[in-house]
Amino acid sequence: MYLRYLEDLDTRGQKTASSDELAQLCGTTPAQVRKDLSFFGSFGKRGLGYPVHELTAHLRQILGLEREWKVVIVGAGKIGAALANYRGFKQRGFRVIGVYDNNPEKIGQPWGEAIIRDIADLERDVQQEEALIAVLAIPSDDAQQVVDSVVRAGIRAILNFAPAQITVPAHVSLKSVNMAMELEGLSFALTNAADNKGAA
Amino acid sequence: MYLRYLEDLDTRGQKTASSDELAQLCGTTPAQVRKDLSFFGSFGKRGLGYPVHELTAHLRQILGLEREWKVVIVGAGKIGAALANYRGFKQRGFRVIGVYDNNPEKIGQPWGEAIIRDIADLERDVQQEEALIAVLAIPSDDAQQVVDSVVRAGIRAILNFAPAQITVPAHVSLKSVNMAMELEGLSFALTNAADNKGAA
DNA sequence: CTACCTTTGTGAAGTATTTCACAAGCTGCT
DNA sequence: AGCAGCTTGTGAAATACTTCACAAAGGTAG
Repeated sequence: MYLRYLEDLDTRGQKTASSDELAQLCGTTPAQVRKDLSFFGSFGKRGLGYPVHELTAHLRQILGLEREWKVVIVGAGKIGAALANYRGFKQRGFRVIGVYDNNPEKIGQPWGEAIIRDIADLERDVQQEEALIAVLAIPSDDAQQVVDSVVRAGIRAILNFAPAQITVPAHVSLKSVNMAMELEGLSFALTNAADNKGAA
Repeated sequence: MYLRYLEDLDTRGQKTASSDELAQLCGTTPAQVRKDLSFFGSFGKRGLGYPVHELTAHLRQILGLEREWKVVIVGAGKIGAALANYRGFKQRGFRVIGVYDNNPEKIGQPWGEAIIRDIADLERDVQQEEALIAVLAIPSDDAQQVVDSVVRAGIRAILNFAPAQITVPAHVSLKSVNMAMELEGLSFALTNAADNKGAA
């Protein structure tokens, strides 16, 4: 989150940013900002604040964004399409090396810059290309099966959009985004609107 | 999360579930499950566990899923399409009353069950229909402007897919999903893979 | 009815996170 | 150089969250 705002400030030419300023942008407190950043090192200058450009570079390095990550997208439905088209990925060093589906009608179709490939080739391609990240945008029923397959092939991180709970070995990182659950969270907030409002 | 698994168990006909069982399903600890649930009341029976069907109903009520929520989707791009087509919403009481876009070529086109409407009508429709939830699937540049508009019209919760930070008044709940940020989190996990693995 | 097994609900203890508060450090001005 | 005004980095305090551990129930078998 800090990185996002720092990049903004950087493109706007701002040279330094205080913890106070970052806190306001990110909706947190100055003390939190300082603690967070100090965990990784001592980047700021007392009296001045944090050097925007340098800190941006530092955070990129910390997040591992200096290198390129090969990504496979599994599922050529609407979500898969949204992801494959999303320019933000390329900008940040996530290169989509393939989009896969099991629908014979879709396989071979050009799609954005890529061609939809047969999911049967997924495991082989991941292994050959040494892709480390997989994005799952497929129906729940197939999710675990695909996970097992790509994990076998050497995938080390999975971003899952299927509304299913999947399990991975300990050496694989998993992040799930469940849209229904997000909406239910809002429903809860609205229903119990007496207390806490406007989260981030 | 508990609700999701309890529904599973319920459809499978399981009558009761222990905190131990729920913990294993959800990837947490029995003590955590008990503490979480006891926050809302005392639902279990000692020696037996939790009555699956009843607890499901309780959680639905707690989350505010007994009623129907009217939802507007703003942005008829790929993400908007994915969301508008997603059956999970209807099943859970989120009724999409309209899909809006500002592209003249899209306006009027039928789309799934709805017709894409002019974003110029958004504010009026929200007010008239008393929709309380808005889902934003639009480019970042327009995000804050649309937010202000729907908030004026009476929206009380926003699910934001635009990779932009937006601000809302205190009485509006906001949840943002940023795909690039999710991937960056995985990049961090992979880069610092020495320590923590396989999150949920 | 009693003995025994199971599992909840919950104070207490243990961790983790957030906030406070202030010395130390940088800049610029006189 | 010395002072004044900011802002960081960080121990200490405060707060929040998680885990432990056990009494209190509910169930079952004999």
